[in-house]
Amino acid sequence: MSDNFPSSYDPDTILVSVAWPYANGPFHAGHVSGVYLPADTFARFQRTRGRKVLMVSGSDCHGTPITLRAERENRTPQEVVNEFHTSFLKTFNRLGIEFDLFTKTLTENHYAVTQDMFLRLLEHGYIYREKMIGAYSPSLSRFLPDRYVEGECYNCHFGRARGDQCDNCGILVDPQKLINPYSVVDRQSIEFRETEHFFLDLAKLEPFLRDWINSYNRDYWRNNTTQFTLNWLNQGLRGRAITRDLEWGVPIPLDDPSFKDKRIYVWFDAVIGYFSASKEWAQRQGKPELWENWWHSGKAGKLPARQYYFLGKDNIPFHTIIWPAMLIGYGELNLPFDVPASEFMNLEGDQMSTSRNWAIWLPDIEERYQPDAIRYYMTAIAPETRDSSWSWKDFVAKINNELIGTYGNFINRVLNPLQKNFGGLVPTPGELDESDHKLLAAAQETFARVTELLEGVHLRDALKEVMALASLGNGYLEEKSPWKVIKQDVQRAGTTYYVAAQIANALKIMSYPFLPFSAEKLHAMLGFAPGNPEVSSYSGVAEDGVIKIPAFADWALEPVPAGQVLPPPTALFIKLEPSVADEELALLNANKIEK
RNA sequence: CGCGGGGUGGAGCAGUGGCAGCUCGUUGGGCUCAUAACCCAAAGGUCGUAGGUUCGAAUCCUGCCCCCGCAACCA
Repeated sequence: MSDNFPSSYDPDTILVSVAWPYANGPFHAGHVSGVYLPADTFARFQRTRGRKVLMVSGSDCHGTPITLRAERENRTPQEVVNEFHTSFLKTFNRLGIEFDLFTKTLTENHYAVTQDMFLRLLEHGYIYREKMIGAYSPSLSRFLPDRYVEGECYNCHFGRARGDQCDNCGILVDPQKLINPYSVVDRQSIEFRETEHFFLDLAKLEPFLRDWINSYNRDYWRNNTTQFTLNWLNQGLRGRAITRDLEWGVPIPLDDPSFKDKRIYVWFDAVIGYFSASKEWAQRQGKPELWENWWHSGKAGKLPARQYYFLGKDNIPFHTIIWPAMLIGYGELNLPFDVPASEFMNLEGDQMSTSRNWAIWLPDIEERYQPDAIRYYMTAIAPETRDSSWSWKDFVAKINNELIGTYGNFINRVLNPLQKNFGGLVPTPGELDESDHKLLAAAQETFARVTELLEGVHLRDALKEVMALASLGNGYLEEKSPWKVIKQDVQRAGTTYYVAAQIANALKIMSYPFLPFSAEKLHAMLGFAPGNPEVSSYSGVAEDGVIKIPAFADWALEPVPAGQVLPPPTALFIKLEPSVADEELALLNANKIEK
């Protein structure tokens, strides 16, 4: 089987970059299902394959929403950031989402790397200065983003038109034309003042971007990612402001008094996070130059690493246009290999909404349900190619019918009889018949397909394949009926269970990226030793920074040998009461805020 | 006429020119090793809508309607 990627990339070195969550609220199901979980699943698969994987992300700590929330709650921005950073780590820890480093944009290292990027782009002529008009609040003594400005619409005279769009007549608002504009923060009037900013010269970088995009076939990109990117390019690129009038953010590294009260704009420093986090990870490893393995563009005869960026669809242009442009402008850096962007997840058919409190919040569910149950459902309905919808009824059905009924049940149907009737030993098989061979061949074929699907980041489809094999296993047991056969022919029944045990082991290996907790448990129940934990990875999850990734198996269908001693099995998953769906739905509706 | 994605049985989805498929749910039957799980079978869709191209359209073309995202200070 061939791996599906251009041969100009190093197949063994992989950077898993995960979009930086804005630290102004906890995760909801859409964040995890669309971004963090797929990244972890993909990284686990690649690590098990023996690839050199570096998976990094961190809390995005800057931006106006954070400062405003802090002011509203009479706290410092750092306190707000710390609260949600801790919340993120807890969710990752609970769901088994394992980064090599999950840091913050508030580190000294990140500031230094961001400023270096700024200076280098300036030096290379890709950053320019320009004057613009901004909304200024005299009462707050600061400039405000358009979304914090409201006023009377000059088109329909609706009283509360927002600074970007009028909700009444729908026109795109020019905030300067609003009648009696005021700040939504304190309802005081605002005025418009001139201010000077730095801009990233995307127009100048556009030809290089085009060369990069056209340099090889991108059929393996998701359709939406490609469409977005080409569309942006075809419309032509314009400069984009990378500084703003704020005190909360990375300072501008210039000795210029007029930029003393300005900071790097949040989007610019956020995308740099992938780069700065890689450097921080390397420093923590005690090998500060190690980041180059994932970021060099192919110097010294080495191929560049494959860089994957996991994010939501709203974020695509930042990662296929702006970030590559910055990397090109900086020079000698590796560019994204793939940008598997997810669509959005709805809830019970309606769009999730923070302001209406219509969302599945991870802190609410991560303790109530098994992590693998949450992981299973989130992958099964992952918004990979289109928007999807979380439904509690569907959640209960998928856990009970698919995860338990099909997968967990197959494992029990194999391990319980082995314990009861074969003394807890894997039986020595007799001669295999046609259906035995057929099932073993099916496992091989499934393994090949799952490998290819995972390599292409088609996680939902890969999981489906795994479940289909469990279903085949159930059909096989039905056909063989070893519980009947054993009364006449113990050897023949033993052969059936031997074959079924091989399937159970195949399911264990293939389910590991998706269901790491139960895979690890199944590994032990099939009589294997735990294996050496991998301790080379760093994560902010534990205080000392070290996380242990179970390295129980290679990505290969290894046999369960005859005679292997099996410990008494226990259930992998907890079945859910059907009433759970109604209770959760009632809870959601009770906490919903009507607008 | 700003740009892009989507509209397929009750639910979630696959299917880009050749008898409309999958998973779940529903109904009937079977099995009883297994967390009342599992196996087999059936019912259920005029593929958003109106028109066009074609021997043949879910698939290609045109118009319209609806949902979602983006629209360069809102990731």
